[in-house]
Amino acid sequence: MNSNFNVENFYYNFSCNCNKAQKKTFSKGQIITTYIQKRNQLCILLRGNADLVRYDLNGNRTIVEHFSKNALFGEVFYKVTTNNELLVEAKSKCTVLFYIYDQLKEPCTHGCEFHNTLAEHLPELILDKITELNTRIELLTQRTTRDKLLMYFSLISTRKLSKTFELPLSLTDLADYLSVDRSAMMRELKLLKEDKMVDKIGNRIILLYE
Amino acid sequence: MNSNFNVENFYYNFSCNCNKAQKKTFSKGQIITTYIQKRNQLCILLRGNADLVRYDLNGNRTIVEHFSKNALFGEVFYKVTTNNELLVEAKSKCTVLFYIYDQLKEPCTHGCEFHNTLAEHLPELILDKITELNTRIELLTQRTTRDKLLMYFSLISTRKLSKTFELPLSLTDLADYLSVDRSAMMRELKLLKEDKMVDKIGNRIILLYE
DNA sequence: TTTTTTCTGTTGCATAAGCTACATATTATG
DNA sequence: CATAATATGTAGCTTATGCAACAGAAAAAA
Repeated sequence: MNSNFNVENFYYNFSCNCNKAQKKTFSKGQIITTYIQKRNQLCILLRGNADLVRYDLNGNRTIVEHFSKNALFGEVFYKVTTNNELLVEAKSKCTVLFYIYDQLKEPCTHGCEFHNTLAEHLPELILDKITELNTRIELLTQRTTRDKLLMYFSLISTRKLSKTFELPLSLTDLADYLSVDRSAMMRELKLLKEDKMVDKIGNRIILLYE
Repeated sequence: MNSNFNVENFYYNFSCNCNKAQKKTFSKGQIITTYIQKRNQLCILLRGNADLVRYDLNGNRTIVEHFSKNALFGEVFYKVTTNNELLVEAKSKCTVLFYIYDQLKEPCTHGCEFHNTLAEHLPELILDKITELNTRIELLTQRTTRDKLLMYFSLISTRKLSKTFELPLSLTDLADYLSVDRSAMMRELKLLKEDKMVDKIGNRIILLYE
């Protein structure tokens, strides 16, 4: 996170008297929201993991983004310009806070701290989002599956400050996230092991280079 | 553009008394800025065309973004997380306005209209940027060169409200933008012509389907 | 203008990556 | 617990795409 403000610190203090926020819980597999209607929805993932998934006309599934605790998402961040179906799917039990952007960005007339703090720090949070998107673009412009894997591992490694880490996604989902065929990705993963670039024990990745 | 506010309307009225903005002119081929230093630079392209280009360690060139008149760019939108070199190159004669984000976001104490209007509409403009980035991600997650080309054409067509349009990029640059090999893209373009999906006369594209 | 540089268009070849299929392991669920 | 469902791991075959090389067209520079 680049922003000074961290949503996490406010989660436990959450109190909103203004009825402009809605809190809901979802169980695994449920659809949290769709990016079809034009309602400028802004959501905060208070608990759990979720994916923004796109299904295109050929039946391909792409994980556009992967959200974990405190992630911001919603259709306000993604004015849809194509015909594809965009869904946010709960990967585990999720608690989600829903706002309407236009209501959120104005200071709260009921003076709820959470709402006001969020409104104040919105530009920073949105800039953080941009950084994530740019990183994702950098990942997707890698030309080979090998380069995509190595860059993805490198990003997670940097974030976790360790050359050893658990994958936050299943391998099936990782393939959809990197936009490559799963079996081809598995093959490349095996080659990376043979070349002593990475090791892999179950869902645990160990970077061996440098 | 999704935002109500349009930078263009303010270009001709531009007056900034506060010395917080700097206006510079660049000739074709010059480097407008680099995304290395951490200075939260925000730039507005008042005139001309420019590309945000990345050179990776294998020598591959990627056009990360293509900017035309009124585009917003700068390192504030792209906190660099990798080691790659990022440059903004002028593709034609360019006039650029430079701000420092932290100075821009505060209302101007000298009361210059341009600055204040920009500060006020910054969140919208940043959200527009996010939409662009998401569209780019959608483009890059297309699995085949053919699908990338068709989606790119479809986007330009929608923007221009016409099935016939000039490519805003050279074919060489388009390949770098779609992150594919140029000759492979040319081959696919020929196949699209043979399949009567698109026609192409010089730099002019004509969509034939639907 | 002429000369140089860059862009376009095309081909043959090599290989990375997609697709299908299946067996085993792991994880949900009644 | 048993059974179903999903995820992992692997292989063979096919195809799309990358790479190298070159010729002609177009654009830029001298």
